[in-house]
Amino acid sequence: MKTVKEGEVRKQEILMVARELFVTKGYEQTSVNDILKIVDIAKGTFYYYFASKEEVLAAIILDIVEEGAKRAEQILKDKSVPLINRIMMAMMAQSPEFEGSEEIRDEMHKVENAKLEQLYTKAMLKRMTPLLEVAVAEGIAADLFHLEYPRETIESILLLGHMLFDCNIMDWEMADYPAKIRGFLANMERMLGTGAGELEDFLQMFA
Amino acid sequence: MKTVKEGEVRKQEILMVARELFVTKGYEQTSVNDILKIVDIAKGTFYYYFASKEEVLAAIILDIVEEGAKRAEQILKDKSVPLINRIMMAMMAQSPEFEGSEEIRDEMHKVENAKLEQLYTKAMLKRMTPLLEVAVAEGIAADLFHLEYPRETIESILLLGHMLFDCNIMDWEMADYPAKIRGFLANMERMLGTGAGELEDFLQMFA
DNA sequence: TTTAATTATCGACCAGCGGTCGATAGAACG
DNA sequence: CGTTCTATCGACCGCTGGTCGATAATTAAA
Repeated sequence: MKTVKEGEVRKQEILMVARELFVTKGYEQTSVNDILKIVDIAKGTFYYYFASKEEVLAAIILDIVEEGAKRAEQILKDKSVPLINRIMMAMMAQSPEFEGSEEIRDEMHKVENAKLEQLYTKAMLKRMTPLLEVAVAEGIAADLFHLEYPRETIESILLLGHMLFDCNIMDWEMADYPAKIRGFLANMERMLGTGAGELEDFLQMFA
Repeated sequence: MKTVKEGEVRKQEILMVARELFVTKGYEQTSVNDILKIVDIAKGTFYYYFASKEEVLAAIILDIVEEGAKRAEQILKDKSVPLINRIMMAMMAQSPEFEGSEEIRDEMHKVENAKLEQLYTKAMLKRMTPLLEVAVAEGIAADLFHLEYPRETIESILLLGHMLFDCNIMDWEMADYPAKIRGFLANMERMLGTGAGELEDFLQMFA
């Protein structure tokens, strides 16, 4: 039985299913056959659209990063909100899994997903740094921030936030989190050169 | 033909060969058969000593991290050297590949090695944070550093240093490096609460 | 309307993977 | 000398990511 669809439609079907599986089961743990079964196509069809399983991963990561960036852009451009709030919200609007179920979030960042994780981190930094650099420049102009290396600093803050709180790389007890969050915010204040305590309000945002 | 050796010897042989291969070719790209060929043993012998290929990886990472920690301990205890220098040197004494050829270093941190990389980062942080926490406490006592969250801060500095300069996660042009290093040192100064410019001397150390 | 060309789909097939297991050789001990 | 225990062997297994030639469906040309 042969069900023919227009190319782009099939491609999106495959991407959708693969994304769901990669995120829930892990990239390595998802076989091409798993995808085939759900999309209900033959192997040849899969490889007609993608050169490899890894190419699918790359496309998915690009999508995820792009969605996060779009959310960030929306948040950042609303100048009725205080700048610091916009920046914090833009950062937290990454890791789209946060919105969905906790389970998915937990599954996404596993040892088995090291490849997905690493590619995501790389792509996210590349896409988000310029966006937040503009925001930081705005803060410098408004005399809110005082720093010499805005690009390098926002890059570091993004990386830290992601590695500490989104990746599962740190295996902390629940009880450690308050100190970790406080520490992160304190260092963020220092790096941006805001007044100390400027970010204290965001403590509860992490709950 | 059967060559019998004492258990521990065989185990070390396997670890040595596997480490060389994992670091040069990548973990995923190295098959168990590749290891078998070089050690010149049968598959059964490999699985007599290790439950899985991944268990070998875990053991190797533990070794690498432990070696780095030992070097750091040596460096940190020599109180004739200024504290800041000791801390910087201890950090740079990680990534053992730095000592060896540049090629090996470049190969180690590749996309294909995401798993190795992630496990290494995790283990390194766990092992190194307490060591440097002591050093930071020394700095606070000596009125050199001024900060509220020493543990969280040194954890972040270690993580940043590793992610920015050891991992290949950032694909920077050669020309970007001076700014990246300056930015990192500036943020390190701020996080530790030293006088600005205190770390400038270490710029050339990165060359 | 028939033919030709193009696009999308199929699934048998492949080499190689990580991992299992029963057989057995060699050393150690009584 | 026989037994026991440890270390070694390699054939075998299910499954993986990936290939490829055949062919069905669709579109374009005659």
